[in-house]
Amino acid sequence: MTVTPEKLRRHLLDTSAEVLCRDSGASLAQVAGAAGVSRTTLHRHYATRQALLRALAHDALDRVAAAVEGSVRVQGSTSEVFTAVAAALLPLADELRFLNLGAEVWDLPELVERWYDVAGPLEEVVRRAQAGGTLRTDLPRAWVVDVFTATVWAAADGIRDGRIARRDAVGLVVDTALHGTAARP
Amino acid sequence: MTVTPEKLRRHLLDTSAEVLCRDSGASLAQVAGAAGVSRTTLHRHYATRQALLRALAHDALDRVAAAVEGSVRVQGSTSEVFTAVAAALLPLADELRFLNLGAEVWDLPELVERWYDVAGPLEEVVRRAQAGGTLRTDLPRAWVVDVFTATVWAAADGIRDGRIARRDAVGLVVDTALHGTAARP
DNA sequence: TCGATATGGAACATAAGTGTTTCACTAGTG
DNA sequence: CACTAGTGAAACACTTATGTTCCATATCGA
Repeated sequence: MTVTPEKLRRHLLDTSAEVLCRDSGASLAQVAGAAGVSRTTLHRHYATRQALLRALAHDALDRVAAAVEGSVRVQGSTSEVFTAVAAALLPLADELRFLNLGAEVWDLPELVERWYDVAGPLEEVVRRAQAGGTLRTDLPRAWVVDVFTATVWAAADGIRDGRIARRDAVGLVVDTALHGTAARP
Repeated sequence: MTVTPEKLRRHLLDTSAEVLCRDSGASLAQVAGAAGVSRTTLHRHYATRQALLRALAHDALDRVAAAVEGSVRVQGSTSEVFTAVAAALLPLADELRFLNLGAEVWDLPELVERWYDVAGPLEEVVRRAQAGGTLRTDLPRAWVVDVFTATVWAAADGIRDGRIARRDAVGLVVDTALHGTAARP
C-alpha cells in the first residue's frame, strides 16, 4: 500500500497522538507499530523523538486554533457560541490530552507562546459576553475560560470512561458551565 | 544529618511527588538528588521504580480518602459541605497531579479499585444533596462529581500559574461549580 | 522496461536508566 | 571505647530506547 506523503504524515500524527495519550513514555517502536509502519519509516518523517513531539504539539495547536477561531465568529447568544466552542473542542480533547503529559513538550518556549495565542480568543468571547450582560462580571475572565475548558476535558474523560454519552456531552458542558450544578430556586 | 526513618520516608514521598509532577519521566537519580539523598538511599527505601510509584499513589490516595471522608461528615448546607471538600482537596491537587500521568500508575488494578472507593463518598454527598433539593436532579451524579473535581483541579492550575489567588480559590470553586458562570437574570 | 521513490528489515554503536553489590565513613548507642 | 545502623560513593552488569546506516524489495510513472 502506498499513500501520498501528506496522507501518511496525517496518519502518523493521528496514531502517535493516540498511542502517546495512553502512555506518554511509549517507545518509537510502539508508535511505529501502532501506525503499521516500520521504525525506519517513522524516523524518515520525524528524525528524532523530540521532532515528533514538536510536530504533534503544533498539529494539536493548529486544530485547537482553527476550532476556536471558527467557533468564536459564530453569531448568536452566549449559549450558542459556547455550544459551538464546546462542540469544536470536544473531539479534539483526546488528541490534546498528551499536551498535559510533561515537560517533554512544554519546555519548548515556542509552544507555550502559541498556547497563549490560541487561548486568547476565548478570553475575548468571555469579555464580550460579560459586557453584554450574559456572563457574571464578578469572576476573573481567565477563571471563566479555565472553568469552561476544564469542563470540556471532564466531559471528554467521561466519554472515554463510559460515564456519559457522547451525544449528551456538549449539552452537559454548556449547561453546567453556564448554570452550575445547584438546583434553581 | 540523621532523621527517623519515618520522617525520611515522608520527605522522600513529598519530594518524589513534586519532581514527578513536573516531569513524569524523571530518573531516580533526579528524584534522589532533589531529595538531597543518594540514589543508593532512595533504593534502600523503595527497591524499584514501580515500588516508589506504588507507594506514591497509595500515599496520595490516603490523603484524598482522609480529606474526603473528613469533609463528607461536615454538617451543614450543600454549599458548606462543598466548601469543606474543596478546601481539603485543593492543597492536595499538586501532589495528586502525577496520578494523571500515565499507565505506569493505573496499570495496577489495586489502585484503580482504591480510586473508586475514595470517590464513592463524593457521589453519596451528591445523592443526598439531590434528595434534599439543593442540587439539580437532571444531571448524572457522576457528572456532578466530575465537574466539581475538575473545577478543583482547574483552580489548582490557576494558583500554580498565578492566574488566581490562593485565598480566592475555594470560594471560586464552590461558587462556580454550584452556580455557573452565567449572569443571574 | 527502466528509473526514481519509498519502504522494511537488519545490524550497529551509543546513551541512559535501572537494579545490585561492595566498601568506607559517620553519628549516635551501649 | 566498641558496636551498630544508616549513608554515600563507586563500580558493575543488564536492559532498553535511540539514532544511524546499508541493502533488498516493491510500487509507481516515464
